[in-house]
Amino acid sequence: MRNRTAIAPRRAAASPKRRAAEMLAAAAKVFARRGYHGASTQDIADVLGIRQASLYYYFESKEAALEAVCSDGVEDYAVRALAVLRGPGTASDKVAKLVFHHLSPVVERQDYTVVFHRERRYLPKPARERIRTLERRYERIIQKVIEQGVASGEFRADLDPRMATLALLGLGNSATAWYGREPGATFERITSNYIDLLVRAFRKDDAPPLRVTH
Amino acid sequence: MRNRTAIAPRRAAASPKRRAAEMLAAAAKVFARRGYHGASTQDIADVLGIRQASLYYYFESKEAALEAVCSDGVEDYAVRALAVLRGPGTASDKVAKLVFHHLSPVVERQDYTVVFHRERRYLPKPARERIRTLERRYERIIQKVIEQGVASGEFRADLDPRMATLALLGLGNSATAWYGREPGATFERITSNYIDLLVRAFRKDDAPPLRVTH
DNA sequence: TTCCAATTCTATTATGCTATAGAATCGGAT
DNA sequence: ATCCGATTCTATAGCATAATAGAATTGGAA
Repeated sequence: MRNRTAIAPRRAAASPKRRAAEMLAAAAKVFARRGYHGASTQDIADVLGIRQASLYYYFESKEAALEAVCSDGVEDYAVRALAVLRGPGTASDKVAKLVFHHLSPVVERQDYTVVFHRERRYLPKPARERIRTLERRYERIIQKVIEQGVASGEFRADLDPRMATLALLGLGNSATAWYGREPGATFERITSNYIDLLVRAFRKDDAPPLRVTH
Repeated sequence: MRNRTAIAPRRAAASPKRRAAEMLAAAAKVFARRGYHGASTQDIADVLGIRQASLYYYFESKEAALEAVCSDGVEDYAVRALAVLRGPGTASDKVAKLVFHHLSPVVERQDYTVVFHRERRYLPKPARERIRTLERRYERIIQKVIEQGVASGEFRADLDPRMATLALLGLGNSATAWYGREPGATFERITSNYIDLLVRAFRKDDAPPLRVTH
């Protein structure tokens, strides 16, 4: 087909993707700071140093940009959680890993995760449901880890797996909210404390002393 | 002062306050559903069945309405927490009471608490700081309960009081977010599970079995 | 150089929103 | 019956915003 002129004569073939990612990062940043409705497309353009209308070359609409940011904010979670579920280790180890992987993105990808948490609800139904599907998958994997811990006798028999899942997520998400604002709250301190807290709460009363690797 | 004509010749002297409360409730409802920036004053007026401009008889601005809702959303927390701190009971009992009182408002006053949590950050600095003061007071009381538990030997000596406080708040706030959306999550189930979880995580390893009154 | 597609720009439309000004209404007290 | 203050209304100013149309520009390939 005559060279590849019709296929990809674009820029350096890497630039376009990087540029699109910059757009997304700018949108994430602005949405995180001002909220979806409080953010104007002008604000996003300002971050990039381009004109407001130029954004529409990359996004069909402001709403589409929000969905893109939110998708980026969740998509990797389920993948990594699944690796933990299927990987080696005790249930406590797995909980530790889950917490670690839940909090990790907060450091470099705070904008995306914050936007996902706070703003996804403003998406129109179809988009919201697409996001919700990814979310549910993630939750189910976490719950399975906990259920396995209960089944194996490592966790208390009376532990409510659904509540435990929500607790794990809730703790993680609250950390997302104040990470960077709470002085002295380093990633390590938060992570180790939350792991410790959850594992203590989940394990049997007569379990041997804690020794969780992470 | 001639009777009290100049002081309060208003309606039935109870109606005006009730009406103002209705305004606030309407604002809270709309802000909770659509977010501060996503909500229009028209939306609020629609809930009340009045004209958009009529709202300005009660609020100086949309922003003032937000501050009023947020204040209403926090103000009682510190008061009740202080009563718990000063009241009787073990540290575990007090944690249980704190969780209970933190979650209680979610049932009837969900709109206010949700708005407080999600939208307070859009307040202008002075107002945000007014709210933040109430908030800090509340946090400090909780932390004090935990510190007393550690000091008395009831809680682990290596429990990080600040992290424990944030965990308690984080758990509570996450419940706020999904209460009403998570099927089967009744107030009782959430409360008892969270209390159980936190107390297990806080207590000494060799402590006697749980028996928390609430 | 010339061309072409990718990218950004200018200009504009149409809409929605907060807030103000001042008129109308309502019900209780005189 | 009249008055008065509290409440709600009509009308509108003034601004910000999302999105579209089409022109200009850019840099690499032919």
